[in-house]
Amino acid sequence: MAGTDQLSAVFSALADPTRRAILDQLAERDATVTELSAPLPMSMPAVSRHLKVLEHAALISRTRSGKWRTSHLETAPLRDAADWIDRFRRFWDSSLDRLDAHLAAVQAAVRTDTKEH
Amino acid sequence: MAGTDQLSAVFSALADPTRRAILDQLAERDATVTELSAPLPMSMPAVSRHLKVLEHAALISRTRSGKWRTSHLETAPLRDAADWIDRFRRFWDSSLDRLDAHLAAVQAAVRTDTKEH
DNA sequence: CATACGTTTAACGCGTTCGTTAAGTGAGGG
DNA sequence: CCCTCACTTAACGAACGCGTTAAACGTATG
Repeated sequence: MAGTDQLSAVFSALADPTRRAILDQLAERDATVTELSAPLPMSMPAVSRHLKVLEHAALISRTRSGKWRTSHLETAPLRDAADWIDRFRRFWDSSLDRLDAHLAAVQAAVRTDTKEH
Repeated sequence: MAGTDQLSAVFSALADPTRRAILDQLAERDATVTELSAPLPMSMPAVSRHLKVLEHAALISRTRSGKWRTSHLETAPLRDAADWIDRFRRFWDSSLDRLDAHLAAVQAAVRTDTKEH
């Protein structure tokens, strides 16, 4: 577990449909474990472990408020994953000529935007 | 193994650094198993199995030419993965106002481009 | 303070993954 | 023909992933 890089952890986390469903749900609003468990066809401990995996991949953060633990979507790892895949975009982006430079500029802009904190 | 959906297979395949390295190499040119094995710190059977995983995820296709088997990058699954992640793009695209419409247009353009086949 | 609630941790089982080495296949070359 | 080259398959072992149920934990609430 020690030698696993961040990107691998992210893709590995995304490989499970249950975890993708959880991220979809968190995209709408923050939620407690019970709320996240409700639509899922498995026990709460199972969901709890999925959340642990997502947290380890930094795809979510969690805060305890009283007796509830609310999960919050963190998008930085998703951006990393998208960035990795984007290196192949030229293969299916046939209109590359007019878009490539622009996408690069976009990425750069976003990068500088998100990094000021 | 039977119930695994396509997107899960793709993310699962991408979760391994070795397989990502193979895809990187294939992005430059098609290659034989020996060529792909050369830079990798493992035996050829191990690489062969990684290729099998990538083929199963439809990330590569393979053809046998005489005694060589050349692997070729297939980008459709990468596009699917990128599309899935893109649903979260609005969360980190902070400069959304000036870029969102543009990216949407870009995506639409790409979509129509790639779909004419 | 005892009890319930929300959640996590522990223990277990099972199937899969990832590496190894050794043996098998199949197309060319001497 | 036989041997070699390129690659795959088989067999094995250690580690991991994903689910279960049962027990523990921590924070309200009666």
